[in-house]
Amino acid sequence: MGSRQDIGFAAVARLAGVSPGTVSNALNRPEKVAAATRARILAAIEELDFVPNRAASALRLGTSRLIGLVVPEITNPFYAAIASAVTEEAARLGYVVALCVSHDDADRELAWFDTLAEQRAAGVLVVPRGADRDRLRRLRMVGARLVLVDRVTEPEEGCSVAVDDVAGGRIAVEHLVTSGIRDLVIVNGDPEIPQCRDRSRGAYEAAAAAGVAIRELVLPEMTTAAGAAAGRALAQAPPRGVFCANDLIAVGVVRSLVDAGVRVPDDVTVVGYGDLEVAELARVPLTTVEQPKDRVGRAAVDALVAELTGGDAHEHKASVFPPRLIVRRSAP
Amino acid sequence: MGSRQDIGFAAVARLAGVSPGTVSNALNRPEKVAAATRARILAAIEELDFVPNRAASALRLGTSRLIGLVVPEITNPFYAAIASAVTEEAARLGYVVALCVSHDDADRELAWFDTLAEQRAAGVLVVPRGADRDRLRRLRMVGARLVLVDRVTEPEEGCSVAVDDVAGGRIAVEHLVTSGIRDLVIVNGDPEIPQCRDRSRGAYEAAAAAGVAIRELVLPEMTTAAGAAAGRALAQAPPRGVFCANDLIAVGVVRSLVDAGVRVPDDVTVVGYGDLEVAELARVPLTTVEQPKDRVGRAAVDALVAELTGGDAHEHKASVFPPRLIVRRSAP
DNA sequence: CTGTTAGCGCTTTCAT
DNA sequence: ATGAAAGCGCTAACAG
Repeated sequence: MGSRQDIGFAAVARLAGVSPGTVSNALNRPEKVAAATRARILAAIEELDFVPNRAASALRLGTSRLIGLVVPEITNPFYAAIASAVTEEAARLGYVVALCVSHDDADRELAWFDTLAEQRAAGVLVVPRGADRDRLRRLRMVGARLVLVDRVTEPEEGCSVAVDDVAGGRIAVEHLVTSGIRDLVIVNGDPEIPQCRDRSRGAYEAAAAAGVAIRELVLPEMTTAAGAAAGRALAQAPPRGVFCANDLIAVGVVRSLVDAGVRVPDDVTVVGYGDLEVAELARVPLTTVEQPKDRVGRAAVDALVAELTGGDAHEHKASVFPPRLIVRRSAP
Repeated sequence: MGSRQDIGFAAVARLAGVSPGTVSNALNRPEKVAAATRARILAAIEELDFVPNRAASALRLGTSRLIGLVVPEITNPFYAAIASAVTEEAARLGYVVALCVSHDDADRELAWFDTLAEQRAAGVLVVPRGADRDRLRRLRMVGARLVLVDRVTEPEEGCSVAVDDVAGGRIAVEHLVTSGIRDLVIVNGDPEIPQCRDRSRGAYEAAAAAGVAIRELVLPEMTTAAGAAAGRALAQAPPRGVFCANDLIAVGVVRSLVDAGVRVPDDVTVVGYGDLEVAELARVPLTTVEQPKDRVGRAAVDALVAELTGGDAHEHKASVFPPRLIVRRSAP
C-alpha cells in the first residue's frame, strides 16, 4: 500500500523499487543518482513503455520546451529554409518548434503571440511584421524570451539575428560597376520594408562610390508578375545593369526583357537577391546575393537558448551575417 | 484569507468575486454561467492581463491542443504548401502545430513521434517515410490520433488524406497521347516510393489504353540535377513525349534538351508533376499536374479534429483528391 | 544517494 | 448558478 498510483513516475518508481523523486533525478540530473539505481529505473521505463508527460513538467516549471517560430509565409523559400534550420537546431537542443504563419498581417502575428503565451512557450523567434514594443506585453508577462530574425535591433530590445542587407546591396552593385556598367536601375519593393530600404541603401552607396548614377523603380509587390511588368517598362529603354531586390522580381524582369528581344546578359546584366531555388533554375540562371539562411536559423535558436539558460548573466546581442555574391549567367 | 493565491484562475476569481471553478466554466462552458457573472470575470481577466496556462489544462485533461506535423522536408514547396494550409486550419480550430522535419529518415521520424508523445500531442499528421505499424506504439500509448498525409491507407489503419497519383499519371499521359504523340518516355523516381509507383502506373494505364508504347527511366533522386542527366541521355535519340514524375526532374530534362539543341515543345513535349513554383518560372513554362495542396492540408486537420472530438462514433476514412492538368508551354 | 512532501494552475464532480 | 475540493504528473526542497 506504500503507493496506490499506477501511472507516471510513480509506476516506474514502484517497479524499480525507488521513489518518484529519484526517477525524476535519474532522468534530469543523472549525476545525483547511483549508476545501478539509474539502470534499474531505465529498465523499468523500458519495461512499461513509459512516456514522461511534458505537460506536467511544464506546469511545475512554469515554462515549456516549446519555441514559437513566427514567419510571414512558410511557402516563401527563404523562410522555409530558416524554419528547417530552426527545427533542426531546436530538436538538437531538446526543443519543439511551433510553426506560426502571420501571412504578413500584424493582427495575426499578435494572435500568435497570445497563443504562444498561453502555451507558456519558452521563447519566440519572430520575423516581425507589426510587432511593436507593447504588443509583446502578453509574451513578456509569461516570461517568454524573444529573438528577432531578419531584423536588426538595438541590443536593449533583445537578441536579433539578421543578414546584412546593406552589404548585400553593395556587393550586388559593386559587381555590376566592376564589369564596367555605368548605367544602373534598381528594381525595389516597398521601401517601408526594412530589407528593401537596406538593400537599396547599399546599392546607392556602391554606386556613389563608383561615381555611377542610379535610378530606382519601386514595385507594389515583390513578385514575378510585378517584376515582369517592370521588365516590360525597362525594355523600352534598357539600362546596362539592373539590380532587383529579390529573385522573384529578377526572374520576372529577365523574362520580360528576353521576351522583348533584349539579350541577358549581353545587352542587360541582371543581379537578383536571395538565392532562391528559382535563381538557379530560371530561364537565364541568375547571378544573385545569397543569404546564409542556415546560419541565421541556427544562430537564432542558439541565441534564444542561451538567453533561456544563461539567466541573469545574459546580454542581448545583435548578430549580423554577411551575404555572398553567387555569379551565374545573368551577370557574369 | 479566503484565498492566498495571487495567480491563475484564483486571482481572477478573487477579483471577480467568484470561485476558480466558475472562472473555468465561464471560459470553457459559457452556457453554464450567468451572463453578468461571466462579464465580471472577463473584465477581471482584462484588468489583470491574465493569460491562461495551457500546460495546466493539458495536464489535467491528459491531452494538449498541439498537433504534430511530420514532413520529409519543409524546404520542399509541396510540403511547405501543406504546412501552410495545416497551420491555418489548425489555428482556426484552436490548435497549435509543431513542425517536425524527418529529412526522409525513418529514425528521425520515429524520434519525432516520441517527442510528440511526451508533449501529449492531441494528434499527428504525418507524411510517412518509415512509419510502420509498431513504431507508432508510443504515440498510441498516450492516445494520440494519427492521420496519414499523401498516402492512402486501409481505413482500419486510421484516416488518410492524399492526392490520386494514379489519376495524375493518367491525365498527364492522356494529354500527351491526345496530342498525337505515340512515342513516350516516363522519367521516374524510385519505384519504392508509393507516389512514384502510382504516377507510373497511371501513365502505363493511359498509354495502354491508347495503344502506345512507353519506356521508363528510373532516377536515383528526384532533383533537377538527376533530371538534367536524364535529359542529356534523352537528347541522343529524343522521344516525342516525356512525362516526369516531378517538376524538378522536368526542369532538368528541359534544360538539357534545350542545351542540346532539341526544341521544347516543337521536337519534344514534356509534362511535369506537382505544379511547383518553378514550373511556372522555368525556361520553358511547364505543363504539369497540379495537386490541391491546400485542400489536402485542410482536410488532414479536419479529419484529425473530427477524430479528436468525435470520440467513439468516429469512423476512419481515406480521402483522395483529384489532381488537375495545368497546360503551359512545354506541352501545349 | 534516496525518500518525503508540497504544490504548479486547471477541470470536474458533488454539494449547495 | 456557484462553491468546495480533489487531483492530473512532475520537480525541488529538505531530511535522512
